[in-house]
Amino acid sequence: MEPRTKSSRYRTIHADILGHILDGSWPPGHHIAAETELAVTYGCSRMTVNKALSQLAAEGFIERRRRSGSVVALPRAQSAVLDIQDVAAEVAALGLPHHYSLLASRTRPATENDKEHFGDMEGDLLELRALHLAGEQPFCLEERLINLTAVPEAASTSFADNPPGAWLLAQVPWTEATHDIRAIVATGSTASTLDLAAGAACLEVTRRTWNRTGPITEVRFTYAGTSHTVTARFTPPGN
Amino acid sequence: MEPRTKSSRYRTIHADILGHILDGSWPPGHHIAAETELAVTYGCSRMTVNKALSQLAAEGFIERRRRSGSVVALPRAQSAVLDIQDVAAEVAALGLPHHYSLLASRTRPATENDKEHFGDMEGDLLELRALHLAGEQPFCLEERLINLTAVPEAASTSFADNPPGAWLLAQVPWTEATHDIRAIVATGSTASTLDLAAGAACLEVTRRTWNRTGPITEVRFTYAGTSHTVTARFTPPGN
DNA sequence: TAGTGGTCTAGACCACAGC
DNA sequence: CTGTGGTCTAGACCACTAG
Repeated sequence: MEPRTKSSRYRTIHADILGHILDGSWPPGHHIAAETELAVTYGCSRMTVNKALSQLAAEGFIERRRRSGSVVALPRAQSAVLDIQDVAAEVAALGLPHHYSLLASRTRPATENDKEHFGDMEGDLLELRALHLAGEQPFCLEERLINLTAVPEAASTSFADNPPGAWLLAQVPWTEATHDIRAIVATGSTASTLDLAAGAACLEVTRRTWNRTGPITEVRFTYAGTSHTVTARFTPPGN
Repeated sequence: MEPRTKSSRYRTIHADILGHILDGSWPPGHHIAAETELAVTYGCSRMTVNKALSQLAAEGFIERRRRSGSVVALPRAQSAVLDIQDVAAEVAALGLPHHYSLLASRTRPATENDKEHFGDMEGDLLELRALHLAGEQPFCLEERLINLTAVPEAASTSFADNPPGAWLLAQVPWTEATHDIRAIVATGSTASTLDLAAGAACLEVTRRTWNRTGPITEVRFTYAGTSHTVTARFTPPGN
């Protein structure tokens, strides 16, 4: 059981102070010694102490102010990193074969409704509707809009055999994204496509991504039934 | 419209390189000049360049290797920060008054089932069931387990008037957390408590938090109906 | 005004990994 | 072996702000 954490002075100082914060012996508001003082305590230069404290500040564990010094921060907000996997990877994690089927594809101009939730834009959108299967069962319905102004290559690409998600990611890096997760009641074509009774509960995940130039894509995943779970985790920084 | 970003040499270098990555002129795999070279280019010391590149590496935009140098990383995984707000804050954001009502409270030993999903532990659990209302309408059912070994003060605290969430956060800092989000079908007492018809779709968020000493609390929020949305965002680091 | 963090320097030695 | 990043030093000046 070798400690995989690399040894270095600033990591030692970082872990030492973080330990005091996390075990409660330094409660929120606790005043931390000045950099110069810690440099003497740890027998190192001020820059080394600064690196450790700057990292703690970036991670939200302490707050630093000139003149008044560093104090332990209030408990951070409940936050966690949400990992949105590729649908194919999600199916693979279940140990089932993944199948993909394009249901519909068309080009149309952006409507006012699109612009409202997706951002201001000009030009046409590519609208896709596709089904992901896990084994023989419908797993997830994918409804996607692609901004053809931002990704003109999409107009001449066939998504009949490959899902657009991975292709898009490689094509256009995004700089901003939002996700909305909610429960919905499946009705009409959504229910029938997913092989569900009308009125069944489903999990819906909507992701919108932007570039510096504007919207790239909006995709809505509707997971069949109540078995699918989105997970998010928080783990402390590796010291 | 003053730029709020502070000026410094390492921030300039960071923003400069990040700009090339995000606008696509430096695609994944692109080789970045060595620190010593960049130091000459920007007319600064190597340490300053190192700070900029280390930050880019920590943010996942580049990968750094000894001898072979720094290259632009493959597009990062689809990840975003999930902000789980306090229920009271969520209700307040709707512009409605928040009411809280404790429905049940009891102490019981941990079962095998608890240990399976919550982590190994000894001793008793405090089991709470409470309802949050937005205005006059049921908003969210909170079902919580508190590890009394980790938080013995909870045994002598009344949660009749105040939700346990904020109290716990102030009481015991957590170091690890997981969240599971899924759609469920409300049945039985859950449906009746939330004033829903049996079979209605709901969003269920389960959060489990741990200390260094073991489990702290597990809480399941069941949001009434399909109107509630959990959101997650990704925004690039402020340069 | 003085104490603190923010940044920068011009070196240095080491660890690691291609060659 | 050698080029690269990882870390560290012993200073320095500046910006900000609490007293």
